[in-house]
Amino acid sequence: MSETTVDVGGEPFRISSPDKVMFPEQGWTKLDVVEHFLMCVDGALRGVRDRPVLLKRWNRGVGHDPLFVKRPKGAPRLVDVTFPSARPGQMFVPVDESDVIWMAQQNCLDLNPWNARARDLQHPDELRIDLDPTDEFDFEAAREVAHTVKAVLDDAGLVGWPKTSGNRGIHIYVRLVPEWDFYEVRRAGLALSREVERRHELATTAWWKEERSGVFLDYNQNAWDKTIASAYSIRHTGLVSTP
DNA sequence: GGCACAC
DNA sequence: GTGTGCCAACGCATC
DNA sequence: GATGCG
Ligand SMILES: [Mn+2]
Ligand SMILES: [Mn+2]
Repeated sequence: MSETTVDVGGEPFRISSPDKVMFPEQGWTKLDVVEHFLMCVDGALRGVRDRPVLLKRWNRGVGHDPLFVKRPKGAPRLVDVTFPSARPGQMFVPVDESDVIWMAQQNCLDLNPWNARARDLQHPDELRIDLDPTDEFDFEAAREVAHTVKAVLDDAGLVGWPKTSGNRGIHIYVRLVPEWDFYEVRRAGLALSREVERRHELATTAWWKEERSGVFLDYNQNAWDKTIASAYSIRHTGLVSTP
């Protein structure tokens, strides 16, 4: 079949190449991906709603490099944004269920939203703590460091909301009043990360892989025009980012 | 994948 | 209606 | 500007 239609909130939605194999190892197709997002569309939308998204299009499946698209001409919803480079552009900003399915139609597996919303694109409403185990470490190491993150957040009177990344790591999000700019939020992430580094043997903020061993606290993901895979994203492993 | 533009 | 060519990322660290 | 990293 070169084309089919799925029901999204009572409306038909066209899906091209539904039989295209996206995950050769598991045999999962594009239609399987669409059905995943239909199944958890409320949660997936919660993660991307009103946020500019970087489209990461796995057009040839997970065995090949994805195509990154920041300015998708012809998206159902486009919002004017300014990039750090000062180049203007229009990014896709999902607002409803069909917008999530549109990303699946574009061969997106992991959804990559900004940490700021359209109503105030200069002030993030999420501080994101990205825990990346180095090659010799696994999820269990990330889980241990996450406990230290919780201790530091508790001391600061902040609340962290954790999820698996879908790879080997963990993401912890802190809701913010959109009152600080990207630089300030990133510096807060750095300060928090340094404190975690002091308290936990495995935690590191070293940028160079050679100088890293344990769990990398990737605070730079809080920069302007940087993104992290949101909840219910499917990663190239086939695992799903799960709150 | 989608669009503009032949043909 | 079908075929073809073309387009679609970038921030931060470091040297 | 180029390379490493995400
Ligand atoms: Mn990560
Ligand atoms: Mn990372």
